[in-house]
Amino acid sequence: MSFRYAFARPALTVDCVVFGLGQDGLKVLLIRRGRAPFRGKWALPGGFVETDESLEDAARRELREETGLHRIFLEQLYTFGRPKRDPRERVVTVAYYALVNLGEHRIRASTDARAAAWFSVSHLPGLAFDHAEILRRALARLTGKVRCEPIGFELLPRQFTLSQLQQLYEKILERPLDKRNFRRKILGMGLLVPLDGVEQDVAHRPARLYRFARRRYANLQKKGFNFEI
Amino acid sequence: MSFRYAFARPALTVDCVVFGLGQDGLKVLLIRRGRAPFRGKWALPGGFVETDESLEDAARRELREETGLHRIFLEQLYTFGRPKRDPRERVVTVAYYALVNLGEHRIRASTDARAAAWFSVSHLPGLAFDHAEILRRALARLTGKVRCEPIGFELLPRQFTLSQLQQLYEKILERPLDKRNFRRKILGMGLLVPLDGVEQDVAHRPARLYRFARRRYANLQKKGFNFEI
DNA sequence: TCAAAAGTGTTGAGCGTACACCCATGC
DNA sequence: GCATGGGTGTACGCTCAACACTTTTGA
Repeated sequence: MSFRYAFARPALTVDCVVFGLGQDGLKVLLIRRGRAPFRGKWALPGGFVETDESLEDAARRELREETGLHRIFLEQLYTFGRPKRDPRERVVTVAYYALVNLGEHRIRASTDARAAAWFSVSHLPGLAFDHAEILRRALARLTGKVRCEPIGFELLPRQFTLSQLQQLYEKILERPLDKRNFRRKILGMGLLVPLDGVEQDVAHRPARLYRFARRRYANLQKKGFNFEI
Repeated sequence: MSFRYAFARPALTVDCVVFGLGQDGLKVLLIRRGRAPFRGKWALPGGFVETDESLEDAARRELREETGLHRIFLEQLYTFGRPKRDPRERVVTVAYYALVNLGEHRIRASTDARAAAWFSVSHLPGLAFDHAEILRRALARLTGKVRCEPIGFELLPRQFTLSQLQQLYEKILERPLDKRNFRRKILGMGLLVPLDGVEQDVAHRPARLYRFARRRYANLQKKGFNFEI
């Protein structure tokens, strides 16, 4: 290696695909751009990587600055570097995806008055840059990953009912699941801890609340256990 | 977004983890560094991304320049950007992994006389930079991916016997497989085409040759088929 | 008492796994 | 004829999928 390319470096950004789960299915958090190019268009939250921060730190910082979100599940997705993906000049972006629980995390529009809003993944507006492609890949990763890793819990409140969990999987996998089989399977893994409380303020029999046994999963995982829906 | 960071851009490189399958298990292609830092240490083949090439093009170009390999399976792995991963200055690297068939691809040492050599993944020398970490992640991806996608075929010659295929899986998964069950399962998928030829020059009954039905797999995949060993 | 969702078992089919012997070939 | 790997079938257990009714609560 040499540093002969020191003066032709691509710019480096991070972008985040933030998923949340609403009543009517999976949602994505977008930001309306305040400047050219693509001024007024919706885009993924993101921005430039600073010199002394890791890529993940950059993603978390941008998320916090632009949406107020912090302390959430975040994982690297893919790096996009097609030469003309930014019309101005060469920009390579490291994309991350994040999962949040809509109830427990409030979105705060960023300081410079750009709007932030949730969109159903099935009714998306036109997006800036190649963000539609990034989003497609994030969605594919999410639907692939929920089948074999218990990341779906990140989209639910800390305490949840089995029906909520089942609906989550039904929305992400886009197919109905059998209630009895689902409960048997998920409880059989021994990764849900039943709590004392039950649902409140519902006009029917209230359901038992559970939480995900995060640490127990970490231990099982080391021993080669694998989660499968 | 703004371009206020235009003068503090990290350098951007690509690195490739090239896997091959030898008699004694899985191997990785390494290059001995000719310059500081880490001069004389073994490292992954790679180098700087040029202004007008995509990331994958950069990876393929570097592989060709440094090892002579071309037209091989290559897929993006992960992007590594810890601030101090290069002792000189900030360098972010987009890692790729590649699969080659040792018999059909000869390695050619690069023009500037750096050595290139295959190492068993179980007996690796100390590596430059964070390349050991990159390699660990590539190995994890490979072992995870062969279970559910037919990428193992990339490590075999175009024509192969069922025993070769079974041995491949046994080496990658590091566990023995039952011959009859393996054959039943793999043939049952209908993705192997039996050829007319048989093995040559063996001191026992020669085995039938097969090839992987790449296009048939692509079609099945669209319909939601999934490959599982 | 009605509506609405919670909670609960059984059965059959298909799949994965375990297991042992004869076959074709080169030397 | 012997050594070497190639090639083949069956039986059992387990997991998955299909399926309907009773219970609890609030209104």
